[in-house]
Amino acid sequence: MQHVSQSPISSVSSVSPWLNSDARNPIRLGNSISCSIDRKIPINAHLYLEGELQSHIFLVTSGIIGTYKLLADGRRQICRFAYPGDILGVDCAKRHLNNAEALSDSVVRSIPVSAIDKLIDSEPGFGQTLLHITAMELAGTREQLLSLGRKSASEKLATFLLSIARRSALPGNSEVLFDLPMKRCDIADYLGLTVETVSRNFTRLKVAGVIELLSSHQIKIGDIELLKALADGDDFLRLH
Amino acid sequence: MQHVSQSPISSVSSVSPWLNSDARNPIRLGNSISCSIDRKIPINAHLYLEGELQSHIFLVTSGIIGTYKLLADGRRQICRFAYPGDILGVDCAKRHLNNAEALSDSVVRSIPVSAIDKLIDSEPGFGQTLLHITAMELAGTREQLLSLGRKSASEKLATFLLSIARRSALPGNSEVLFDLPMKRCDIADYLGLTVETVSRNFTRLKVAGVIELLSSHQIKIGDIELLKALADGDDFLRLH
DNA sequence: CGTTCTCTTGAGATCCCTCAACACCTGTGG
DNA sequence: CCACAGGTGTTGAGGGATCTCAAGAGAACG
Repeated sequence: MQHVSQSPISSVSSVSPWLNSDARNPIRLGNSISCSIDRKIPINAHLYLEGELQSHIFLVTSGIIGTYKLLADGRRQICRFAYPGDILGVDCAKRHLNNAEALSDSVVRSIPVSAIDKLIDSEPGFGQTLLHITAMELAGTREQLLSLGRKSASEKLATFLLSIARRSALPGNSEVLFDLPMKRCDIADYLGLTVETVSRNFTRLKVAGVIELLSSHQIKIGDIELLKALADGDDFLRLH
Repeated sequence: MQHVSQSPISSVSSVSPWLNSDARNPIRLGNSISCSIDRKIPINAHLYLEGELQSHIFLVTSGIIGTYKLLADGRRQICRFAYPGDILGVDCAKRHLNNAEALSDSVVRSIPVSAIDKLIDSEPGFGQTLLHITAMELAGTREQLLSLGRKSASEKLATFLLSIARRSALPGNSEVLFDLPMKRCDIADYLGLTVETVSRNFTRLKVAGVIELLSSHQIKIGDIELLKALADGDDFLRLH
């Protein structure tokens, strides 16, 4: 591993429109589309499989959709947990390059790619919004690279819990109390671990008082500062 | 880990323009820009650092640029090796979310983001090209997630060598003979391994006859089918 | 109240990491 | 021409984090 060794080339510039295109509320994207259809996806059903022609883009309305890739022998890597408000399938390839499966009973709005084409041409700023959504997803995926490549199991789990807390805090409980809708094996396949290791690290966080498990799928953060320290790899705070 | 359990929702659609926007030759993007500047970046110099305001987009002209993220204690994850023709910095955030460093003496064309804005407005199809570039990078990053999360050290190295071979085959040698411009520690930080493990697995591939090391930075693939099998995790072919 | 799925816990094995030494290469200077 | 130093790459020995295999506890559901 290496460290920063030389000062960079840089200069300040004015704020750029495409850097800040309005993608704060992606739901808007769905609402502006006339030919969209809401569709119920029961748990374990697939939205699409790798290799299929890409016909729609999906906006998650409720539930959780997982996108994942498989190796020949069945090893699975979950790339992303898509929550309500998230967009799936802006992949710019004729065929899907991964699989998408409902990890809980879900509803998605499916938008034909032909409609996307029309919107790009007709609605100014729409293309920028798509670009922004895609770039944000790329940033999140890079964050996950760091987790998978360089963090220990407990650091991975702490990082994961914080990201889920941020996205799914129950109203009035400000990121401290939240649901964990996916199964342990899904978490394991997201973090590049086994179910057993995930479970053991939940227990470690619990006995250390960092989190409480109200049930196995409902979490209350006991010490969020400690959790953040663990996620960032401040090892001197490591649990024993 | 889980397997596909239910048939997906899908339908065939006609080919969509934005799915296939012309990004085959991204160099075109650079040439069409009037206010771009070529800049030499010596090895170990940084193009930008995490947290800096994003002022330019970069097109790599020669050399190799690595983008990476760091943890507080110095652990490093390289996200990408950018080769000539590759675009850096379409991140859609005011500030850079990672670092970019020249891993060999390099030349980049830097394009102010203000120019990008103008091009998006003025040149039809430019926005789609940017979207396509970003989506392709996302697809590659997901592929790397699979590698980092679910592949063994030897599978990771085989996968990496194949991807580099595809991109940098010397003319007339069709992907079998190629240079490996980055250092072993860069490969390690890209694959989520240590230098020692990378080196050991180079040796394993060498003694098994899968590759030849003409020098430590010049590779000749001896058995590309075996290398592909190793990369995909066909474990029954595993080296002993 | 069984059945099945999920989650947890334990014991042993294994892959990869850590620490250490050495080999190789390049440039510098004597 | 050789000595030396620093960066890089390879190899070895031992340890530890995570995996594998196995069993049992808990939860959901008919």
